[in-house]
Amino acid sequence: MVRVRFAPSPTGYLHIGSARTFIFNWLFARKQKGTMILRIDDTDVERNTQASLDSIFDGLNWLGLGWDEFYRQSERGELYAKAAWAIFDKDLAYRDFTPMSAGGEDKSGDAKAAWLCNPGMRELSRAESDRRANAGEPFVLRFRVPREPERTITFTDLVYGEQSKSTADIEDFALLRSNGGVTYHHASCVDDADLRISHIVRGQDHLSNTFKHILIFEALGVEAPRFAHLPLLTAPDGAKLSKRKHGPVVSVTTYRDAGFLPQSYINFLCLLGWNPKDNREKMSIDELVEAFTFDGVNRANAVVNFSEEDPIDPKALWLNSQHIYALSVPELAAAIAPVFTAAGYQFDEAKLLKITPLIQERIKTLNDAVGAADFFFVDELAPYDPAELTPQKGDAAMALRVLEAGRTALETAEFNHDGLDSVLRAQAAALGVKAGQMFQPIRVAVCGRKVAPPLFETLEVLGRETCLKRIDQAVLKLK
RNA sequence: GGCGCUAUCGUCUAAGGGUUAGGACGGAGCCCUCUCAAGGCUCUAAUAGGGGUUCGAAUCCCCUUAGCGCUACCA
Repeated sequence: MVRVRFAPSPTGYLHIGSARTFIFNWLFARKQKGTMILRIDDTDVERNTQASLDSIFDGLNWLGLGWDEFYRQSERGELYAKAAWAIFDKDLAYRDFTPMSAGGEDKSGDAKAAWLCNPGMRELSRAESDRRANAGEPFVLRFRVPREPERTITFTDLVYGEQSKSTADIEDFALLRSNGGVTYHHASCVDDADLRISHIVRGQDHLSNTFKHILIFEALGVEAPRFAHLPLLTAPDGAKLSKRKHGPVVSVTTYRDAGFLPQSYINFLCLLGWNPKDNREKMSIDELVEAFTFDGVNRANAVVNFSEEDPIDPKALWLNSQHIYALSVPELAAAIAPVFTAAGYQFDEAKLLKITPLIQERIKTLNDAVGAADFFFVDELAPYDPAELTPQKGDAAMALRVLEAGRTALETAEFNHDGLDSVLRAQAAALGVKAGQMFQPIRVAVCGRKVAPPLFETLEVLGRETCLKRIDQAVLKLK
């Protein structure tokens, strides 16, 4: 039975790299008909914030994938302490009474022995250790990494393949802190064991930590889960993404607020470091579940291609437009309705359903809908330059003739595609102008700009009355 | 510094001994066309460097370089 977990620590907003880790876990769980667990790793009481927890749920809820089980480490404290002392009782851990300030600084570098463990502490007799602890001396509980003889720890990562590291290169890491708190490594492993996690799918930043984790699982007397590490997401300069340095691009909610469809953002994140091997790009959630394997995961870090001018990766934008195009009209209408409402426009569903297909292939984000369709909603068009009314290779006089003839024609025309098409083309012929020269002044008159959806459908949705009124206003502008 | 991981177009990636090194985004151009899109076609651009192994390396091995990660009583 496959059981995977996503274990964020609430010390910041939901990072897009974390979101991707969640997604890969979820995809694997669904593909394997397994269980997806959300576990909040909040063992660092100093750095946890409620705002951060809220932001994680915010982001996860927007993605909309969900999870099957939920846990919080802060509620499972006894478990970790119990497990830690069990390890101590097996003599696989020892008390380190070194004061917190000492040792830490120049451990890096020269003296390797000093880096592996604090002098004297590893060898402390049990009796001496107990005596000092009973005397109230603070200590951290350290794992006794087996070193005489040294051992090579190995495992097969589902993404990175065979991995090995000598215990001579693993320092005696902490399990319990001097304040009684538990460390990440320990809590994480105890929980993974307790929750019977079958596969740990996480960022590659934990690849080297895995050797420590395997040691802990061993000490716990359980079989270690399988591991799959994911390449990291970086900024264009190769640096890891950070809010302070790169701003809102690192937060999932930024994409939600920019008008992304969650399924397209999920699709985009999946393509960063994974691919289905068959050149598919735009994929639905179901297709992703069906296609997902760890074999398709790449090993090199992936760059999120944003810049200061454009905080959105162009490929994400393109994918979003593809997903928007894949939506049915009612689906898209439902998605853009809140955008229009937020812009302060009044409308009914019937009207929205008529407008939606006109802008569907013209918007890359949901937010683009306002700019693409605003003229359908306003009573009065925003002021525009009358020069815009002048058609290609024509002049203001031609614009005037076209508008007046067009107005007359529209008074009696049938307001549907075919009716408008034939009537306006006939007018163009009668005036001796090209169809485009006929359409453009009318388009500008009714839309207030040159770039707009196809003319006949636009006129139809606007209705005869509005069209005639706006043409009259355009004629006035020209005179 | 030590240990580990990685290295194909600007970006995301395919090709896991034999290909004109493929696709996508972006950019450029053409077609289509009532504008804008969408769509179609074409072009642009890559195997970090050096050694091996082999009849033959993007692919396997070694070295160099570069980047990233870990090296906390953070996660």
